[in-house]
Amino acid sequence: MARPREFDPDEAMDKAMGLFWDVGYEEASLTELLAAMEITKGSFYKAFQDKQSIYLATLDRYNDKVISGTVGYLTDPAEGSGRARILGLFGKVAEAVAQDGDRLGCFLCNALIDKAAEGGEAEDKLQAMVHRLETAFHRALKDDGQLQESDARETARGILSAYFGLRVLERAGLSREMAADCIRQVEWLLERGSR
Amino acid sequence: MARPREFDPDEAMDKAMGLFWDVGYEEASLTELLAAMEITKGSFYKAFQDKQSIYLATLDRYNDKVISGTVGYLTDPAEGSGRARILGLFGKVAEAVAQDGDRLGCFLCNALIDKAAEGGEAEDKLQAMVHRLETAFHRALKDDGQLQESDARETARGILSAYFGLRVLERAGLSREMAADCIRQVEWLLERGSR
DNA sequence: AGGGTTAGGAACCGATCGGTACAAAACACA
DNA sequence: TGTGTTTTGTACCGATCGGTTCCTAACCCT
Repeated sequence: MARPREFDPDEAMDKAMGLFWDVGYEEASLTELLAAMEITKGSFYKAFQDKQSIYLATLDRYNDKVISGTVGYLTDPAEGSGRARILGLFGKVAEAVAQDGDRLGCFLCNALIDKAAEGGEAEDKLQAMVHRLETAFHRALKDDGQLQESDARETARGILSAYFGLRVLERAGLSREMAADCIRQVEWLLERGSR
Repeated sequence: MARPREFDPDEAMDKAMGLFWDVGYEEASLTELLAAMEITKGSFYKAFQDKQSIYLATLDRYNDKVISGTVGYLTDPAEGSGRARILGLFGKVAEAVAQDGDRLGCFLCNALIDKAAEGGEAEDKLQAMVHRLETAFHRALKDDGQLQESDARETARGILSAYFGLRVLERAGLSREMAADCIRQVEWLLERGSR
């Protein structure tokens, strides 16, 4: 019994996420945000609280969609061995770089650097996502059953840092050769259990 | 035959660099910048052109001071073997994290993520710094003489991405255990030549 | 001591920031 | 076809953005 929305809030959130992902929190002005979301101010402030809130919401959304997807892939036995899954993940990143010249990087990684995170709710959300990724790598390694608990933990963390490192270099526009070299080093780390 | 400056431009630049390093380009408002530099607007615009210019200048300064220092350390035979120097560098990072709870990260790494870089002069400067680091790692590895040219190149790149990854995690406030684990993985990469 | 020259500081600028108020428009229901 | 309810667009808000102007203060040199 009222006028219906003319836009899909989920779609709008995705577009907002895309902008924050690309340029960060501060650099995304409200005007740009509205342009990206293809709605006007009235609709924005009726549907969402404010800029800060929708930023936090996009972090949650990234966690729910992207991170969950990655974690799911890393921990899915149907995708092959733990090592194969980890390399598969890195391969996907390299592919995006090579084919589309993708330079977005990883929203989580970008947001960690973005000062907007510090101290508030955002920081907790980011920490949680980092932890989810770490344990996903850990589980993938454990699934292969060749590493001690402590070695698996260590390796998972090394892989995690290599992952973020690659994502940083992606932002810098690394060549596909460089991506391939980085990944070959990850392979080397993964060979640890099978020596 | 005129009134002398009351501040040291180099010191002021260092303070500006510190702020950009901490919060990035966009997040650092001119007001904050002036407060950090401890000068007023008049002096600022007399001594430097504008905000963009001083940002670029701080990138140069970081290159001249910090990156050069790091490259110097990595390539100095007096600091031990190539491997020892690389581990020494990572050790310094871990130490800063453990002792001071340092969460600044690496200015280069932060700036790579910062969208302020894209497309302009800044991007070239950043690419150049990344390349300097990569070749410094490469030279350190070659100094030990146990790796083929191509293996040294690959390993250098893997180390570089691990380095940036650690710096990202540093921004996230990683524990000293996690830092230690990451570094142990770097050790593992370095053992490649000596197997 | 006085004149020339530059630094310092504050007032001011238009533009843009994130956010609010409110009236017109569009629908559901009667 | 009204009527009530919600969305939408726009005008507007004070605050702050980066940057300029210009007057005064401070110094060097004669």
